[in-house]
Amino acid sequence: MKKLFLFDAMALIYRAHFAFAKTPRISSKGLNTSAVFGFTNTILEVIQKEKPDYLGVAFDTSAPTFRHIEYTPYKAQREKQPEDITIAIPYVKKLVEALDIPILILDGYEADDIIGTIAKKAVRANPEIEVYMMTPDKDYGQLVEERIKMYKPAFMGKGVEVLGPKEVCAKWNIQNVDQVIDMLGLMGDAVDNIPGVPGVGEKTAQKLIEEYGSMENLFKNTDKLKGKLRENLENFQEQGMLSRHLATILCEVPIEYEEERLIKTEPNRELLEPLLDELEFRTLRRRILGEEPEPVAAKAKASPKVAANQMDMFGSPVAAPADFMMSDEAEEAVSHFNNLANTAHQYHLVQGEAAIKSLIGFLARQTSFCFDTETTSLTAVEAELVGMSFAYRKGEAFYVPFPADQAEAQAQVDLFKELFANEAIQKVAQNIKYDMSVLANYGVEIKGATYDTMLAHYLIEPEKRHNMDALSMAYLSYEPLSIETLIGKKGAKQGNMRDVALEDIKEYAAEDADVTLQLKPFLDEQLAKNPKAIELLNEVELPLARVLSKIECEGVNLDVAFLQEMSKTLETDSREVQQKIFEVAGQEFNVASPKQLGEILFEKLKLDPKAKKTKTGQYQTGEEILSKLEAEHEIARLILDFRELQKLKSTYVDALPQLISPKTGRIHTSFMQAVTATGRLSSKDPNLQNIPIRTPRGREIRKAFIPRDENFQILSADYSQIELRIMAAFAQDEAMLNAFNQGIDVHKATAAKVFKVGLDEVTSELRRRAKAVNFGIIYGQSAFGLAGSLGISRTEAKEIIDQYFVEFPGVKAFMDTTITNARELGYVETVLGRRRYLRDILSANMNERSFAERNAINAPIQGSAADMIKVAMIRIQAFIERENLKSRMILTVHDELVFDAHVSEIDYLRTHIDEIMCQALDLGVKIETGIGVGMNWLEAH
DNA sequence: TGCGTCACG
DNA sequence: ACGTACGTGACGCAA
Repeated sequence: MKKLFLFDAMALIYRAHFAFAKTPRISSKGLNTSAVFGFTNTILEVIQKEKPDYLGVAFDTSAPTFRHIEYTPYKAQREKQPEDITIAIPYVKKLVEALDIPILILDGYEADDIIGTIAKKAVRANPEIEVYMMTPDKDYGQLVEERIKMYKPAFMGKGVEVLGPKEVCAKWNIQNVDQVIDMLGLMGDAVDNIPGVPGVGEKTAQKLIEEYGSMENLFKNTDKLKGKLRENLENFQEQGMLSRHLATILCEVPIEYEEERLIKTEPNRELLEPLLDELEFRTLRRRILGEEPEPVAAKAKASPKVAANQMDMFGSPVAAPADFMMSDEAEEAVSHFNNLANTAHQYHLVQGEAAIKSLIGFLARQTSFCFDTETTSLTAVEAELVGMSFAYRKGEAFYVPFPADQAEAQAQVDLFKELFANEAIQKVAQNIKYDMSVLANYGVEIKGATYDTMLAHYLIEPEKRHNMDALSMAYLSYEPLSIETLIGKKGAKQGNMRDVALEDIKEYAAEDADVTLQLKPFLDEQLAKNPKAIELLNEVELPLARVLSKIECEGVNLDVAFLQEMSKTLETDSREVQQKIFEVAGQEFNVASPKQLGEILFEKLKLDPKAKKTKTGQYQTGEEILSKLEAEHEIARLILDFRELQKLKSTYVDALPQLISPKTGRIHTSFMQAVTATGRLSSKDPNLQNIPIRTPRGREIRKAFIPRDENFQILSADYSQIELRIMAAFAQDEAMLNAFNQGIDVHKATAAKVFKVGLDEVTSELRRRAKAVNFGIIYGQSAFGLAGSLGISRTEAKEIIDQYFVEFPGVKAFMDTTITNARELGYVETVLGRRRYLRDILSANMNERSFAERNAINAPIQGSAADMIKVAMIRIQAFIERENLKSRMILTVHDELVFDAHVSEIDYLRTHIDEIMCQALDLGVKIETGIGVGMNWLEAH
């Protein structure tokens, strides 16, 4: 069998464009090359993997098709083509030409019509040919037959998918592929503005087609149906038939099938090379042409991908990389590519005390340098220094290896102490918190100004990725040497940094410092676009990184014996519960398997005939579902108990002691400073921000968080209703501000107003409801959601919300103006100017838009609370250091700070922590805290 | 690796 | 007709 691959260019371009939405590839000239890059990659991967014999790429044209002519609204509501795509198309065409692949295009027809026609003609003309249609578009399912298949390229972590008739039928739950168009006709297609039949979605369409086989037969038998569905099917017959017509791919397009033309050939190098250069696809260029893209001698050595006698993917011999020595002249010549990280570079190895001292002397004369540490572990507390790299200007960097003997290493680190303590020099790094922690273990403190490319980018685009490789690709269009080439992929087989050859680690480490330093000007340029961002970086995030490093290194003391005892109890209890479950179920099974559990509950015990299934076809067995079943069958309660016991045991009781550092005997979480979309911190390895407190059994775990010794106690300080206070301040809502400023219980006050009763008449139930409403408001909740969370009817919920807005008109106005502003600006921001971009705020898709609107309300509130506690943390840490206290800040949990407090300092701490927290940001609303002290974290609450 | 579930603010 | 409250991280299962 020969293989013919037909590509739907536009569909693949769109897909590539959005796949790179998070980290678009931008060339040095500001060209967004994501779409071209993704498209090229797809083509090349297919060529490499599938070895096609014939190739063709189909494009749409701007000319109207029969679909536009017969149905004016066709694709009319479609959002304007993103500009990046418009620009990308000519490049894609040039690229396809350079690869010498025929372009299939015809005015008046869309790519799918062309591909359909060619595919059908090809299999008829040649019994030895198999056609693969490269497209992510589901509509192609209708064309599939024995030798015509859909080939969905790999996407978002999913592998490639090849769909033949069997697969297509299974996907749509139909008997044969002709029914695809019936399905499409009934469902319509929002993307193309094909209406379908109102009230019929995928599920209904599936049922109808399964029952009646085709649209014609369905419309003949509408009398067998009833209600609104029947009405719609009868009234919208014509619209349904038209929709099917529009969704039908034409296979009779006037285009010839010229097999010889489609035969795969070699790419045209004269066209390809300049094009790849212009697009700055260095890695791709190497893959296609098998040459070194840039004259970097060292990199060629480090990269095993290119060998002198290697064959490239097109089967051509690869030229050996030319020996290269970068002269000053050559450096001058390439300097106009001033954003290219991998142009001329000089990476020096620095060894021996004399050389190191001379390097330090040199760095000490700079106003700023960039550095990076190479270590034996990703866990800072455990990490031993393997080496350090330093860059001071573009293209030049130094690598200093450190001895494995820790006493010798310590002596060498000591040489750098003064340099890092020099307040006149700015220290630049990527994720500087990690380097601070590593150095702190060697007694080195970083003083003076710092800069962190990760944190800078977090403030520019909080929702994108901030690792150095991603930044380098995005801003420098350069793919740095990967750590994996040095030590292998993560996992058991991962090698050790110590085992890497000196020359390799030098190239890698020095490049990291070099690239990081090169990123800075690009990030600064972006930062300058938000007037508050620079201050936010310098006054909040960078000082906070230092504070977080201290907190992490400090660690938390854990009562291991207590947890071990608890583990035993949990083990016994959970066995008991499991046994009961087996008895009640009448058989043994894996209770922890949602799949098996679902089958027991809903098939064997038939607990709920309308049991909901997840998108993967399994029964839902979540907490909400099981709670509802509690009244029906005792198994529900047992399973919930079992789950709680398992969760507590596996996630906390057994896991936490494992994470105690052998070096310090304490647990050291990592606070992630550039993860959340709103500005909050997150905590991992372990996550100490989700230690149980809501259930009696769960909160016991907090008893294991104890002070370091008998002279200390745990002190916990948390903001009271901080998000609600912030909303009151933003909204300047008089009623709510009054409640806070007069120190009235705000949920009680809300209940009194919304339910129109006196303050003294507020029952606990009314207060509970009011609290739920207050929370819901912060999240932009709907009547449906409130009804769900309170277990009341949607009508009741709506009345409550309406009344809420009558009583708190400022809140309503705040929500409305926030959304209006977000629509205009495309982002919302916190009190300190931390932005969140809301790309979907104008989306035509209601779900997407609603989601963006809820984010618009929530992000400034949640984010401003984060701003506030961050400022408080910085000031409290400064206070502790200024006063030389023995007490230490050890945790932060969104609105709470936890301290290991020396008993002699507790009263003093209490006063100052309260004052600093309350005064961190002045928003014009009274801020209150709650502070508690105890022998463990639970008692401190 | 993705999914379902569940811990927190 | 659909989905329906924001923000996280970790674990076990199943593929």
